[in-house]
Amino acid sequence: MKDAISILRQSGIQPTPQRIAVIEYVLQSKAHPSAEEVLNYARKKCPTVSRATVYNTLNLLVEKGLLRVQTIREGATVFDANIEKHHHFIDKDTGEIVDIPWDYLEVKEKEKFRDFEILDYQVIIHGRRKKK
Amino acid sequence: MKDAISILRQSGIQPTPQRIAVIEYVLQSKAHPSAEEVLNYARKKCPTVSRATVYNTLNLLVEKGLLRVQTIREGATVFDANIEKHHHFIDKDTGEIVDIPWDYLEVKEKEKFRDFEILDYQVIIHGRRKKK
DNA sequence: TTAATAATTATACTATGTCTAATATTAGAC
DNA sequence: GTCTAATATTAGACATAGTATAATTATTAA
Repeated sequence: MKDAISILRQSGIQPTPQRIAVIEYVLQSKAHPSAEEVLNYARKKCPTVSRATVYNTLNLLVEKGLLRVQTIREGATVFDANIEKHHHFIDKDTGEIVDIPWDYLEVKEKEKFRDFEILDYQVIIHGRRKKK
Repeated sequence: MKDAISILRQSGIQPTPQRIAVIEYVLQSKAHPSAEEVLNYARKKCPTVSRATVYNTLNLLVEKGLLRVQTIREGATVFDANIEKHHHFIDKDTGEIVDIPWDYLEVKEKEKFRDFEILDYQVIIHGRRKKK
């Protein structure tokens, strides 16, 4: 991964220790963390960081297009560092959220959506990991 | 719609004025209401009903299979009286959630999901209503 | 150095949702 | 009908997610 500081600079965000702690965790995570989880992690690198700053930073990263919000988990919205189009699999047992590559599925429109303009879509799959 | 009392009885739920007020609203609603919205409505019919009872009743109805939970809205989970398989369209401007009939879309699996057992899936579409 | 701007912080606040212990209601036995 | 046990309802406490605010601190640029 490119270093946090240049990523922030490139997006016009002033780098600070707090923001670096947040971004270092969240941009390399495949775990779809909640704000609370990001806060916990960020405090390891930057023990004084406040909850407000974590929320501010996450919202800023979403605004700048570096993160996407996914409202697919119960209890809290999660943040997705995968900006590419993709689908999601949610493990019924653990709640784990896994990215599904875009070309694993094909969605075909069999009936015209007359009244709706489609901007974006994804398939949400609920299931469980197979026992091996 | 069948009357609330017999629906409750059929599912082995003891009918009470509070539960009837909840179910009368929620089972005929196409609006995907949140618990708070159900509470507001139920209080019109049954002004003394408590928040706890509304939550208890909604959770009971989900448990009995009369409602489904959808975690697709920001801020609050919503309840869906449509038990049939279907997809969802979410209006970017208003947040409105609209049911999409199952056969409007076809999802084709182009790549095998080796490690995952699929129990359930749906397509979530974000977009907006077309201006007429 | 200083003034202006931007970032961080603690804290208050709102909203969603669960839990608990007390009270009220009901169904069924007598 | 009355009693009792089981069930339902209630208010309020509590937990968690998230936003808003106002004060403090750090940075920038003159």
